Amino acid sequence: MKRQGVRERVIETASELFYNQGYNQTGINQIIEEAGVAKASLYAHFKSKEDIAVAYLTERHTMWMGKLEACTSKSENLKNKILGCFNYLIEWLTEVDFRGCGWQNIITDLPCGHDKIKAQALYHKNELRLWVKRKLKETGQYDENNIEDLGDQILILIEGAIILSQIQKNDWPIKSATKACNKLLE
Amino acid sequence: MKRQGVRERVIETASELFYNQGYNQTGINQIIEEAGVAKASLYAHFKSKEDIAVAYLTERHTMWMGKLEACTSKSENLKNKILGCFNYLIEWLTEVDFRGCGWQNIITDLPCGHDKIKAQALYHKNELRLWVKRKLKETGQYDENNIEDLGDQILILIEGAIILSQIQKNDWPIKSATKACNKLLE
DNA sequence: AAGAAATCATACAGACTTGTCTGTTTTTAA
DNA sequence: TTAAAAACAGACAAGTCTGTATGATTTCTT
Repeated sequence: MKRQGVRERVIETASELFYNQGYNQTGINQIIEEAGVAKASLYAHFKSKEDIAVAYLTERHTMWMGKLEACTSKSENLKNKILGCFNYLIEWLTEVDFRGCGWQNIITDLPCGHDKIKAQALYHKNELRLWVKRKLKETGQYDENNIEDLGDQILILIEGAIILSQIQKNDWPIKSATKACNKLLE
Repeated sequence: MKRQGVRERVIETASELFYNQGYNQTGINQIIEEAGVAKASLYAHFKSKEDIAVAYLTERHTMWMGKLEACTSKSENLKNKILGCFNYLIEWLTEVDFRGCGWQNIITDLPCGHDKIKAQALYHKNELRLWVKRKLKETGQYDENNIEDLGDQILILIEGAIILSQIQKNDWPIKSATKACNKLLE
């Protein structure tokens, strides 16, 4: 079995480190050491640390959205699918010990510049926003205007639940958000 | 007129820098330069950079809660006082160019340790949580159980509005949160 | 099997970081 | 006015960081 390529090993290692100890707290030297890659090889594939972060966020986006879809598609009831995304939050965030959202975390204490990273965070949240609204539409229970408003409000509940559970190191904010969402959907 | 003391100058300068460019991005050397203070003097008053951050967050908490109280006390209607806290968010966050919440920002990409900083963030959010519930109680319109649930849900809307407006660099999430809060209060 | 491409280890540049220490100057208090 | 306390400037330690350069070694392709 062929060993993974440099690019794959770097992204995999960097993902783990960026998410678990933070972008600023993770140095290139730690990445190359744990990935078992020479520094020159790393810089042959990525032109900067920011580029590695962009690759990390891009890959994470695909995985994250995939898991969300998988987790919510279990429910038969359409309305429950939307509420199901809070179940996903509980599953996910409990497992990672309430380490919070990779996109939120990386942009809040970022040096100036790093615009590509900020763009990735914006992209991810916009995709999630569209996902929520698409699900709302599929229920067929809400009209156009309502979907726009409701979707935005649910997105805010999601974001608030993530950051607050991170600060509190507890899942009660996610459960509260679920209740709030339930009320908004009535 | 007597010049401000070392401690005051350091906190004032550090507050500005920590909030506007981030904790990790602000070095001790920049603080002493802009505060016009000798390094030895700084370390006579603060035993570490973390200690400066704790002082910054403590002072910020007092100011922030004071402004919130001032901004919401304008409304005669009790229910509007609660909604008024979203007006405060718009005023505040627009002015700082959607730089987000100082407490959220400092904890999301923090090196290991720094427990005093994390404790400050938790303290601040818990105080805000209590503030919301106190206001709900003052309206006399909700019973005990409802106040607990409602208060937590409103806190989540607040947190979500802050972080999302930071990512979007726009005030629509705050306006959406206001609408959601209005619905929850019905 | 031979040449090309990729990857390796490692040294280095140049800048940054927090915190300590020395010794001088200013301010305060008796 | 004089003695003590505080603040000053700045060098220094010991480490961090990103990114580049060099030359040896391995892997791939033809």
